[in-house]
Amino acid sequence: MALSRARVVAEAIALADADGLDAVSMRSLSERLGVVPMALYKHVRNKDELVTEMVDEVVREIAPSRPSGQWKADARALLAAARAIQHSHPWAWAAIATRGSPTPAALDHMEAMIATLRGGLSAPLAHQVMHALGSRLWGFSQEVFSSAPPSDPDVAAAAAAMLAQHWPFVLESAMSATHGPDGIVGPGCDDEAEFFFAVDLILDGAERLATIP
Amino acid sequence: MALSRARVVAEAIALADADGLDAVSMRSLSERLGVVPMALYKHVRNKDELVTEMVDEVVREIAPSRPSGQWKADARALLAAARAIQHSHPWAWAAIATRGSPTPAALDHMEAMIATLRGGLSAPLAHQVMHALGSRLWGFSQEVFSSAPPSDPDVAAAAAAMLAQHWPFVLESAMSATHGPDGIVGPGCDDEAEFFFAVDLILDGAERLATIP
DNA sequence: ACCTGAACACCGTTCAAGT
DNA sequence: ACCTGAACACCGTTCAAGT
Repeated sequence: MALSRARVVAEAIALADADGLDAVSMRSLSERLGVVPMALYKHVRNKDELVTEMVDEVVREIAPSRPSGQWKADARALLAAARAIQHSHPWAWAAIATRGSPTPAALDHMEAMIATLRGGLSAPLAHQVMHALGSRLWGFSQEVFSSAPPSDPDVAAAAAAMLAQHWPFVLESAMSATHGPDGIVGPGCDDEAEFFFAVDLILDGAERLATIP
Repeated sequence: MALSRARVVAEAIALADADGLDAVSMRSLSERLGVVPMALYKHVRNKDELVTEMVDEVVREIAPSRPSGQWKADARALLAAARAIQHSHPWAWAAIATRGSPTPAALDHMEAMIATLRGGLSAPLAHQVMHALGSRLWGFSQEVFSSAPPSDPDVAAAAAAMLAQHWPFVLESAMSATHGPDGIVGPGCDDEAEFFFAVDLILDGAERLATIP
């Protein structure tokens, strides 16, 4: 099969899905395609453009569900759809975060979200909500320090002891249960609950501001 | 002056401040220090550890102001202090975002924030708020696609025409004024207003949840 | 103990050449 | 028009050697 821009980008996404974004080099990608590195440059200007194409392709996968007419429910559904791509392409957030300006597919997604918000909010308020959503618009919440607990129980115990001595509130917080709308969900971190907890704070807050006379 | 871990890290921060994080390579840094690249490895295990040390040093600069006893005001002040480091070290957010687990200074900052939130919130609610703040805890709001308007007026006009045709809501939103608590702040994006708009949405929302019986 | 020099296994990208 | 080969200017990091 002849090389094409689409095939280069698709293979790059497959490689990133399998081995991470760092594994995508012009050299490793060309090898996967059975071609010499320089052959890629006929279909892509440089590596930066390749990553931008990868992002565009992945963002295009965000599938908006049929609007219900309820702006808050529709906004929530759109964010849930964005969240799905982060599960199938865990490298995507890092690639998105390093893009300068939005790709066409990204503009489509932004357009869909703003249009939805405008169902209940003024233009300036919708603008603010877009900023407040931040990375959550793309389905990830930028956890910064992941704080995934160590899998080794001995290491975890040592870490807990360290926290207890110097950072008691951090320890308490790490141990504290996750609160969902239906009550206590469980101990530790529930990504899904935390994502929508923040989303609801923002959307509910915006709704309240919108209805203030 | 003899090389030391502190001097290596300080010089790396100075280099990143001047030329960006990408300009910090073991080779360029060693050249600035008038030493051969391998000399750095006596003071730092590898580049990853160097960047972690840079982050720790910068996060340590976050200066908490004297607590007022009002948890919301104190939380806001702590976030404002975190925001200041992003202005003096614009590369910091990218370095922070790629660290796996929190550095000691990061734990100190988290401890201070959780302690402040616990002045008015339950442990599980404080936990959720910490997640909801996300990158804002470190003073940046992860704007993802920066959408800084092109400085060239011709390019800006062409971009606006493009938006008008395919993404009218995005255009409207880009043009819409920023809403502060005191009314319209001005057209375009006001980073400061947007940062605290989101923060207030989160803190006010949490306060409301805390006082529900 | 601390710094050096040469080398290794990688990068992205250029240029001139092949077919 | 599309792919190749060799080269350039970079990386982070190892190893053995110097002082």
